[in-house]
Amino acid sequence: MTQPVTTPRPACDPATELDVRFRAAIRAVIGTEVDPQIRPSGNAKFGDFQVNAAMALAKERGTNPRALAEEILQSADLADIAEKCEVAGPGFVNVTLTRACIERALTKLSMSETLGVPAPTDPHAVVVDLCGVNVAKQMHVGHLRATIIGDSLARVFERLGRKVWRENHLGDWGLPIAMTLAKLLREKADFARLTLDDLNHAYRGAQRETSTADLDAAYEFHCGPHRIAEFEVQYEPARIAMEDAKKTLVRLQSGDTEIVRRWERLIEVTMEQVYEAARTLHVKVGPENNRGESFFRDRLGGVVEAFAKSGLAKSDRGAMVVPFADRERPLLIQKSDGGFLYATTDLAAVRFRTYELDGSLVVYVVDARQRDHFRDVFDAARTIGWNKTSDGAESTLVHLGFGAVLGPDKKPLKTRSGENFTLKDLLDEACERGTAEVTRRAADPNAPTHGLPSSELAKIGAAVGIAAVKYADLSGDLTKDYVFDLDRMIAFEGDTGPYLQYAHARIASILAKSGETHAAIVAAPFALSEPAEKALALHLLRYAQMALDVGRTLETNRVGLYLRTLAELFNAFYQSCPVLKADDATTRLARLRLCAMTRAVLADGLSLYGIVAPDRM
RNA sequence: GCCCCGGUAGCUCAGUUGGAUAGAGCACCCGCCUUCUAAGCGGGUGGUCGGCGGUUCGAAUCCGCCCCGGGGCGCCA
Repeated sequence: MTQPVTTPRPACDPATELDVRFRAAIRAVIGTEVDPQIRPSGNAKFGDFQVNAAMALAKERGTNPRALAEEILQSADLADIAEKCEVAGPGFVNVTLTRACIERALTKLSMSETLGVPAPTDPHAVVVDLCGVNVAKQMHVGHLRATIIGDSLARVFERLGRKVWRENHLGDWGLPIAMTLAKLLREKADFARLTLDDLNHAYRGAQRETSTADLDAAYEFHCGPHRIAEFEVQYEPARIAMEDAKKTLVRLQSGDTEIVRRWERLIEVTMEQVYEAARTLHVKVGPENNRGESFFRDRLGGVVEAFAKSGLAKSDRGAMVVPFADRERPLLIQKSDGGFLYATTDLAAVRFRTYELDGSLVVYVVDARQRDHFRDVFDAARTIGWNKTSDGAESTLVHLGFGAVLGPDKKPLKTRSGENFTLKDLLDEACERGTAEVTRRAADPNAPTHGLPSSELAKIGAAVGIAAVKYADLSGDLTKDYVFDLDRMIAFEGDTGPYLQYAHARIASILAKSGETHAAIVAAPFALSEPAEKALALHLLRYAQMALDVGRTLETNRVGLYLRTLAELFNAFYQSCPVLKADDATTRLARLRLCAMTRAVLADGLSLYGIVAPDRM
């Protein structure tokens, strides 16, 4: 867990400067270097920033916190940046920055290509395991989370300047796929014209046909021989189907070209829905991200061998297991029949991701129910030393276990008809409702969208609908179960994706109507005369820190929280500060520049969620 | 039985990692469009932060014990 790198700090953020100065002041007073705990003030009446370190330090040293705060403040050199500093309450130091200081920082921010995000100190890659579909299965709403959370994190790390690998660990290998394949072959299916529904149907059919649940139960409960014989006759077709499936699996594993070709076709058909969903969702997942279970098939024997050789695995009841000192149940890496398990594949994947992809951070975006499994896999990987990059740097393995998606009744989501809600159903509905709403509003002759062709309205509608879905999902606590309510998700008022898009569209509209060139706007000096302008500016300056925080904590909801606050502050500014009809030309240009800066940050923040920001809506 | 994750306004959720008077949205009530998009803004009603105890200047946040809900526990993935 120890990251040797010092956390970079955003140069544009005044908090960085305050941190430097108060760190020095504290060192001057107590002789040691500690975190001064600079925080944005919770309440504007206390100033812009607060320094919280004095109280904790006073406790340690058994001195008076207010007196210590006073001492720190006296030795802090703030003349050029603060207009007011004072000790308040039990020992807070409140700092109000000068207008010039904030304007300088803002100017710096507007010239930064990365919106103030510092270059990464860790040269290694970040690997994000996302999506996780299974061949022959429909994408359901759970895949929405695994896909958009993973994509959003990938985008955040790209913004932080890291090399990112999006890994789609498809379930494309093993008996279930062989069963489906065998059934399709028995039914002489036309592989050239297969649809996902055909695959899904075959998959379910194969599951039913090979099910021997009653027979298994009869053995388990030691039913009489007569009863068992009865079941055996009844289940003869299931036995035959299973035998067929196993033969198909052997042919697949041994590389039978005919079978492999058909298997590839199954994957192709399955993945087309993934790519389509990815396009709709503005998620960067394509064929280049496919690295499924089959990719690791030749490495599984090596995994077991490595663990056996190092003495970390032992034989137990005919199977190979990795025992742990602190828990009863071991990790099973090879079945008694010699077959491998998903833990084996996951271990091979860990090794690949740290050593070959050079990931110093590997994030698994997989639902929370697999928490125990990943704990075991990661611990096993650590004990054998596979949590290392190619140059020996330590790699952090994280399972980001997200909560289940529930219906309004708090049970797994269903449609009205009781069928499982597929991802496609959800996205279609979102785009449809978004388009209906945009079209309805465009009917108003005063609407900026009035008169646009319906294709354009549909484009905006889809952006709005998808924004609603993504924002609702990403802006909450990822680890919690979450109640899916389309009516609330596609709402256009309040704390929603469209609320953010709306703020962006308002800014775009102002900039377009100003008649000024981008060059003229960027050349104008900032002038923060109103409180609403200052509040907006201070929040813009925090963007980089927010991005760094998301990289550190993997909490995508911080992006949403930041953007909602930004939009609120912009709306407050919009309400109280006329831009195009400002009192004078200088103020007009200064406000236009503030608008341009806000727009850039808002659009960049939305891009961290993969949300499109239309200029009109 | 063991382990993990939750419990905050009527509903859905935030809460910047221990900070100042616990905040939004929906719903409900009042106000703001001859002025840059009212998908907006301002105000109001609404709280035993599951319960009890502890740690300290300070707890929704940390520690302990309970209550309630969800999930996971060897040859499926």
